[in-house]
Amino acid sequence: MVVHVDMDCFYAACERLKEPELEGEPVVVGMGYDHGETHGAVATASYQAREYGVESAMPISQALDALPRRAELDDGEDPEGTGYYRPVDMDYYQEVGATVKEILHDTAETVREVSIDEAYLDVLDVGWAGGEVDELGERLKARIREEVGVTASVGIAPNMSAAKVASDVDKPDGLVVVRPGEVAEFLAPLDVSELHGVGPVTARELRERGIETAGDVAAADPRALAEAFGERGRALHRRANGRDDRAVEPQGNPKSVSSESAFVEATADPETKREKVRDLAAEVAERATAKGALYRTIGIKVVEPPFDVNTRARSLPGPVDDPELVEEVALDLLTEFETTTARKLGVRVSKLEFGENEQSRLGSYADADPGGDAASGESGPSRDARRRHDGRSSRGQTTFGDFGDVGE
DNA sequence: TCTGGGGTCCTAGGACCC
DNA sequence: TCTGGGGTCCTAGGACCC
Repeated sequence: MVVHVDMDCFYAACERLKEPELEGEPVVVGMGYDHGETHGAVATASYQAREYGVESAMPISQALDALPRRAELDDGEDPEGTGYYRPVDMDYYQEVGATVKEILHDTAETVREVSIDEAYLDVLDVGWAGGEVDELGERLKARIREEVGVTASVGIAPNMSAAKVASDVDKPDGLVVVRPGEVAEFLAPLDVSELHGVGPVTARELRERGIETAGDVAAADPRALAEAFGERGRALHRRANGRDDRAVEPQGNPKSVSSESAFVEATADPETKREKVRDLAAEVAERATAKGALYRTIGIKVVEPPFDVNTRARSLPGPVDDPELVEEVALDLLTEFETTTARKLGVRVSKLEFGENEQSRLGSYADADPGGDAASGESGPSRDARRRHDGRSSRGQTTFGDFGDVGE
């Protein structure tokens, strides 16, 4: 039995905890937004705000057209058709989210936290018969409401993808139970876009093939879906038929750490771009260190107006925790985009390694315990990696030149 | 007509190895 | 110099999710 818990308009709900007078009012939480500005995008809009056409990911400027700021009203003016705008306050949402997560861990032995406001629970000791399942759902929702003061929508089903869809069909404050054997039937009438993993592109391509509902997906030829969509097509067909054998597993270590930031106005100025990349590199390195991660690949992202995304990355011979190197490599990768107009830049580290293993730098191999990882070659740079790196003339080479002498 | 940021997974081509 | 096959790792891009 899988329980999917999805908090309702979570950021807006948190703002209402902070400011109870926002209860029942249109609330828009903006990312990259600051008080009184027009820059940024909508992270969450309360249902009252959605009634005016404000949607997630919409530019704040556009949201303001549909729903002007309440604060800009003159005294005595009718507040109807205006709303409250707030910048994202992640630290506070994390706190609130943590108290919700405590309740979830109290409810099930296995919890997969997908994001700050969403999780899957694997429940073993509750039966499908009678009202036992519904009681579980109601009790969970009541605890979140009473102990935290926000509402959640809950979907309960025999597998993850069905539970995910179930939590979504009766938002907000919903509870939908789909019993074993009823999954395909439950999904059949839903639009393909309601399936997890079907975005705008896949939905359009499915419709072009005459596949409009989950039932159409279930009835489609799996070979044709595999042909058109690869592995995703196969999974889609299985899940539409109620088959999904993925286990609910706790979230493991992250695969990458990144930071990106948009310019208020796109720029081609090299020094402006370098300055931004230096800041991003420092932030990413700091966050990776805070997570206890070593990284082996450093990359950048350059977004050209309107939305052309370029990425470049370079792998190192061994995992490091070295903020200066992140900056150095990121700036080096940026040189290719010296004259490019960018509206957004990003820095990322990936190929992360965790654990107590020492950072691989000069001496760490030679000094390592022969019985440890270094001797097994597990964490050491491969011969390939060394050769690739040695063949380069980047400034990074000086940092890693020592690897050529290790273990040879 | 100009919108954020943090992620995951998959695919495809190339270099290289045995 | 041409020819076969299996496999890994790397980079870049795309789709998707919250």
